[in-house]
Amino acid sequence: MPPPITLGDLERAVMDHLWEVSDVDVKAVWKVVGRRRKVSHNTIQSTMDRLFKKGLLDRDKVSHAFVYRPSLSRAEFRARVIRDVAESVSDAETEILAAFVDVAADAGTDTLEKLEAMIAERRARETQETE
Amino acid sequence: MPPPITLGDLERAVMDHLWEVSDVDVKAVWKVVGRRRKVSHNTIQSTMDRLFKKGLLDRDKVSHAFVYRPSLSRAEFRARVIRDVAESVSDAETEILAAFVDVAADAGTDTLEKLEAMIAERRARETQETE
DNA sequence: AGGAAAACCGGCCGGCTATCGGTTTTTAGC
DNA sequence: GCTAAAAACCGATAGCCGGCCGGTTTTCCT
Repeated sequence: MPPPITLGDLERAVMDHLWEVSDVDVKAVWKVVGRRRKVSHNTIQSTMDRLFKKGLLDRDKVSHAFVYRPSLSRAEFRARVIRDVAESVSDAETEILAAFVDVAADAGTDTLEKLEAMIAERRARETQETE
Repeated sequence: MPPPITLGDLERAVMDHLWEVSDVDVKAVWKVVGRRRKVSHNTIQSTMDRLFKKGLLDRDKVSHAFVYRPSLSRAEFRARVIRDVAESVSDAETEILAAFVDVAADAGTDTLEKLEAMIAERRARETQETE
């Protein structure tokens, strides 16, 4: 349903920074990302606002300024992006899983084994938690 | 490296149609997709040209007109799109695989089991073929 | 050769990101 | 309370796509 999330270059850089430091205001982000990329304080501000409107950043007003933090962890974000695009490309679960298997298999047999091992590990953990 | 493949609405509709019928020219696609969506012959033409330039369609000139066909099967396309976006979001194989596991796990334990089963099946087949 | 059919070219619109300058709002300090 | 600074907010422009199409050129068949 929702259009797949996409990020522009600057948006991506800002998210990367936020995942590093979290809980910062525009000025603090600008000092690092803005200066590195030579863009104005305002550019960072509107980028972060867009990110906020996309639901990727949360924020609270602390006196003057908003303090921002990612609404999703890096791992959650990755999963979300992949899930969105997977659903945009098929609404059949089996097909999506098949695509995952294809991608892993294309990367090599070892990769497929690795995926299998990661699933086994995850399932073991889940079983344990449920008991 | 290459930007993730993305398709607009019409592009998607055209690809879907091509995967159904394959080996058709613009006019034939227009008769189905164009009329359904009430767009001109030219719109279908430029859309298919864009798809060709994106490498998603192949074509051969048969007398007057180009005859188009998908360069990738649906399944290959799905895998490619997912791989592209996965790589855009992480360059670490482990993280990508972890994201796959997360997506499957979020969809339910049964889904994770299904994925596991599909991998087992694939590995069985591969082993067999290699022998 | 001439006409029809198709490809190709260029252009417009709307949506999105990047970029910023200017204006309004907010707040802290006097 | 009033004011100055800081930050948010409000357009506005530019560039890139995809969707959309009219007009021009190329191609091929008779």
